[in-house]
Amino acid sequence: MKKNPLQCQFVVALDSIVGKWKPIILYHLLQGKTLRFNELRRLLPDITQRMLTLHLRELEEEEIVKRVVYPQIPPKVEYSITEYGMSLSPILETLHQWGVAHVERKQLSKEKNEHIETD
Amino acid sequence: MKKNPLQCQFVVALDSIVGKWKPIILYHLLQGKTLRFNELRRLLPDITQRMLTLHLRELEEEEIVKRVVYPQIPPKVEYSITEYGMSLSPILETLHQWGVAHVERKQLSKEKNEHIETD
DNA sequence: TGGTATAGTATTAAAAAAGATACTGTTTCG
DNA sequence: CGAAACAGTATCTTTTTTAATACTATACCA
Repeated sequence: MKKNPLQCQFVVALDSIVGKWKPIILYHLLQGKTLRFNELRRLLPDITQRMLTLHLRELEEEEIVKRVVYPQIPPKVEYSITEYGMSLSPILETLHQWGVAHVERKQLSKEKNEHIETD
Repeated sequence: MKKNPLQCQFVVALDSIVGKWKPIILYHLLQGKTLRFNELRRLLPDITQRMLTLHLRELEEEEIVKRVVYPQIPPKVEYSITEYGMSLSPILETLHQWGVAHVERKQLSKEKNEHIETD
């Protein structure tokens, strides 16, 4: 990728939290609890195992998520947010709030239109 | 898309500002100036006309960007941030800051490694 | 008269991301 | 003994996104 120095900062930030599933994965881990692989799967019922693995590995790579493997059978692997990963908390929070407001806004303008149409 | 109600808020927010080029487009428009199509192109030297058009149309659709066409030849079309679009400013700002810090962090740990290796 | 600027569209190709499905080995539970 | 739980891999297909390229019409300028 050729990099526009300006774009770069955004891209770096977004690369870390984008991907269809990363925001919700992070949402859950940012609650502070340690979660096992299948616990996360249950929280994200529509994700495939493959996608969950891929996204978790990327988050681990960036030191946003910590992965701890217990050498036992059946296997046990725990995922948790790192201290560094916590620094994403304000972004996710702001994003979440904006999303809520945006949905409300759309809802409102939809209702307004329906009202006019049926007037 | 099946929607997890939780994921939904994030997705809505991210849909509005993600896409390879949207953050920088918004960065420029958030400076407050009105920009013509080709002015934006010059600010984003690597974007194709098609991508610029597509992303601007999406931003227009969400009422984040305003598009004004002057019926004259050669054509003149002006783009500017809407007041609603301004509500994205804190997100972009937080994101930008995080990106800067993330790059610095990576740089630091890289330097540390190099130091150890050559010790 | 030919070149440049304007703001795009159309078409095709390539690359990236996501999804579907089947499979692994071991243990514990019924 | 058979089935389920664990945490994944491997392979293939589909979908989505981005890129490359050529093309449009008109006006202005030299």
